[in-house]
Amino acid sequence: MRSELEAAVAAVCKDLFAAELAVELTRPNEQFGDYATNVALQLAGKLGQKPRDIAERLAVKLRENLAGTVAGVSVAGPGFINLTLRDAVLVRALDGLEAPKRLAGKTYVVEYSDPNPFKPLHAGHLYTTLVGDMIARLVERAGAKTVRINYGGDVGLHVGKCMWAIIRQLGGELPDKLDDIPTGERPAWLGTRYVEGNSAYEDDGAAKTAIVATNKRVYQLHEAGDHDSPFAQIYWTCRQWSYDYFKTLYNQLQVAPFDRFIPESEVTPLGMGTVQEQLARGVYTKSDNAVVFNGEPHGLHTRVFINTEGLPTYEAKDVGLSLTKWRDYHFDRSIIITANEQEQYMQVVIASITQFAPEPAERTTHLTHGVVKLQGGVKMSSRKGNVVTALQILEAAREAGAETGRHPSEETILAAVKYAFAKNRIGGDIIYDPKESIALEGNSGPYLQYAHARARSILKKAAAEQHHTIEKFEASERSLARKISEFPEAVEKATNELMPHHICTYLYELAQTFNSFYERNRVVGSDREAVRTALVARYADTLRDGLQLLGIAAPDTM
RNA sequence: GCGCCCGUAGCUCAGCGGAUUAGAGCGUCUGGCUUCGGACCAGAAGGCCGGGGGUUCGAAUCCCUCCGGGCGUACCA
Repeated sequence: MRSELEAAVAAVCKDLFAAELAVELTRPNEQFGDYATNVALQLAGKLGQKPRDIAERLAVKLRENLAGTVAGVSVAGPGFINLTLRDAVLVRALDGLEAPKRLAGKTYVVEYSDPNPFKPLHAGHLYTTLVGDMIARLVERAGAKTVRINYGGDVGLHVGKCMWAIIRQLGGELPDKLDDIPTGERPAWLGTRYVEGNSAYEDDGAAKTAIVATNKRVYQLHEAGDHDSPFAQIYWTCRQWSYDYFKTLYNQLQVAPFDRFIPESEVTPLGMGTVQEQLARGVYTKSDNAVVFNGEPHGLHTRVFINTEGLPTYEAKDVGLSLTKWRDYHFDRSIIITANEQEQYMQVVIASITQFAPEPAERTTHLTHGVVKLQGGVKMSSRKGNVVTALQILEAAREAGAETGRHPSEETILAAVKYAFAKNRIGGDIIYDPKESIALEGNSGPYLQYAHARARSILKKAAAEQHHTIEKFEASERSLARKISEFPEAVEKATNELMPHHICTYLYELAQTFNSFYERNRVVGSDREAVRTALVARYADTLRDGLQLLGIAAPDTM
């Protein structure tokens, strides 16, 4: 509907003023109309005429050309043109609430979550897991072939720390002893080892040396393809524990499964090889015995890609990762979601890739988010400062749920956390308030779930949905209809910007519009039951559809 | 020091070039409702949109500057 109207307005501009404009209709306040355009203001400057005069002339022509679809065209304020749809046209819009598949035929690679094996997940991982899932759903909905990628560090210093502590705990390189640890306790056991390794690294010089050596052994193990030595057995077993645990967690979170887990070790050779190759061609340079990319000419920092030990840093691995994605998927767009502390880091990596593989570099979008904090703070893990873990967030939501006395279901707990993360624009810090998130009143996931369940309950009581031929809406019916009809636009906006919060804003407004309608209109048993039942059904479907884009369940009862 | 991001009601946030009154939620205050699941609805109070300058017919929205905060700034990721 919208794009048809935009085309019509553009055509009139061309007819009357020979002006080629990209017309974008906006949604004005309801009192003004259904759509608005400011083309007259834009034209005023070019033509040197009064905007209102231009608007009036355009309006006359629009009334003529759009007589079938538009009930009214008005000029307002400094020169806005407002269009009001015919009710019958609005009704038709409700039958086609699918957003256009603008990404059909495209391939989108979306990388998010990115937890490191051997390390506990923190709140930031939970955030990208959930929000990344939403973004993937959005582009998938728009028709893109969507590849969900999970990248994680199975090599690197943190692994060295953990491996060192594991071996110490086992009393030597004794892989068989790992069998004694019960399956359910393995993630926590590994977590404890990581903390121990981390402390030792910081506090104990001898341990630090040993950990660095252990780290190196992990790299060598990969180079040699070693799966048999006791050291290797421990490594591969514990790595598998981590991946098993991730999958369990994702399952619990009810996010779409990842298409591919890419461990750092897998992309390291390609990254190393590429950096060395491009070192020869002068893209990278040697400095203080390390291989660096000189970012200064690009207004960026200089960063190390291969360190003086000859080991690849994360930069080189990321080069390997980018090229792996490009080689395997030939993506139209590659989206990466990480914490914002990596923003400039990523710019350096991408700038370097631009020098020898411009296509994948240009097609990469890096989205970053801030720190996830708990409202009121948490008892901090003594050692590491202010890091909140993923489990702490989930636990806080459950506790807040229990405190309400309502015994919210797991679906509702998840809705609370997901919606709380989703409702803010991606970028800034997130202050997670468990109480607010679980509340049934206010802008929360559970509120929308409840709104949906209530609508379903009405429909159960109503006569079967009848086919309606509406000539005229009553005012509050029309408001609801109009709001429902905005759904595809909200989805498109969220998709274009890769910002799921637009879905939240829309759904919440939709629920408010509905509640207002519901307050003053009887549905079941009214003489307009057919019309209203149809509206309630569309409303409930739209809510469920929108929540689904956020990965939030919409049960019929709760 | 330099670079990037942020600063909107008491709190958490939308809005990011347009409409007399800058919007929500929570909190506060008034009303309504034994309701098709009132956990809602109607309304009030509360903001020189960090300060100052500029561009524009029009700026919370763009540019400059200052103040305040976060992050980054070579071998962590």
